[in-house]
Amino acid sequence: MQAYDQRYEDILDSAEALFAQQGFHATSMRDIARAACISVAGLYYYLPSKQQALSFVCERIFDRLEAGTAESARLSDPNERLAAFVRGHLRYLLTNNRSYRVLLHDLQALDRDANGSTRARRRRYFQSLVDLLTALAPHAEENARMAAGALFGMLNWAPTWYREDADGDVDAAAERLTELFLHGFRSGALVAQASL
Amino acid sequence: MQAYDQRYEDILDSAEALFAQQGFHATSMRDIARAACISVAGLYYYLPSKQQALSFVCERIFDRLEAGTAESARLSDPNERLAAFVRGHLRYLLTNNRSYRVLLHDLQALDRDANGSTRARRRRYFQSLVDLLTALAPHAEENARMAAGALFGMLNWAPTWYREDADGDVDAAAERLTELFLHGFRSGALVAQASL
DNA sequence: CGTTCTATCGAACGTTCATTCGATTCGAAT
DNA sequence: ATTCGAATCGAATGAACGTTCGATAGAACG
Repeated sequence: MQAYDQRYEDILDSAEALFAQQGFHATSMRDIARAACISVAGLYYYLPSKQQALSFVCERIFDRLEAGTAESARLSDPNERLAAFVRGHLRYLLTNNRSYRVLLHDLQALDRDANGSTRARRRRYFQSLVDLLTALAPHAEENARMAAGALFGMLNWAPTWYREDADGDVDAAAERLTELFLHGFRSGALVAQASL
Repeated sequence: MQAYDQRYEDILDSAEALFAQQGFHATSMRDIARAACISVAGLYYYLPSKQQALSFVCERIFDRLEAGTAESARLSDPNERLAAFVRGHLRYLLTNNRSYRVLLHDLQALDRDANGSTRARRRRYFQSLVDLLTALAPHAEENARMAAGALFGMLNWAPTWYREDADGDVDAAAERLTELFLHGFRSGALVAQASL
């Protein structure tokens, strides 16, 4: 059923945009219905509940995020892999409106059970960066987790300050942030401190 | 009126804890009343509205955050100033339960007018780090904003991965993150890329 | 003792919420 | 021509929401 799928995606688009703008709890099913040009009852033909809507929206966002960083895994040089990962991650955050906010702010609003799958996915995504950093600096095993946290922080915070006019296009910003991180990471700051 | 003030602070404590745990929109006035051991009507003797409660809570959090980083301004050496700022900021984020979440997630839920004052305060706080970094590397003027964004990201993200058993105490983590950032910043990664 | 003021409450108000029900339209299949 | 299922809707349901009202208890004060 092609029409059904199209409508379904449109509805998730509307929900995603509203969750991103106002947050999950501040968005009502009536808001979503209005944005998707459907009645409230009609909405329930496509979505079993508001919780499930959030769950579906989160999965979709993760799909796109992972698709954007998948290129990284195909590279062999660790430095290039990191650069590609940062680029893919940052591209998603700084385009696609502000839908990343759903993951960052509203994931905790998921029920504990529905949460499980998505939270595992988040952990896996985080771990992929930890592994990447471990490959980059094998001596830094124990510190890769902290470094990955620091790098994700740098990236996930970017939407709050990034302005294209002042900071250049997204890929340029990604390259600068990669360099900033790599100089600190390579210098072994984390390792040196850890051994004290 | 001493009893009044004490009760008032208790109520804001309860509201702050609930906002931090569940988010502003997921917290009801009934939740706050229950946590503060007062009736819902009694709550309105102390708070004019839920919006104002959020506003008061945000101001209080900013007060504490600024008090924790105020030491930094009294130092003269730029490196020590940065270290003190990072330490103060991180101390607040990683203790005080998770009340920082209110600023990070719920500030946008403030009305536009009430928002004004608090948002200005946020900008001032951000700018104080930009100034600090400019003093640290005078050649980097234009990049201080980006560097400040990157550093704030590293710090604000820390609560998501920090574990005392694996990462040492808060001051040690602050020192390691400062080093990580400084090595990247001093190496001029941002400046070099900017001139391309 | 009577009055006023502070702090508190139960009960209600009107609104909005997520969700459900029964009915209807309409193209496709029998 | 009749049946059927997919897609849609208006209207309702009960619960929860933020907020207000009128009353009350007791301390403070004249």
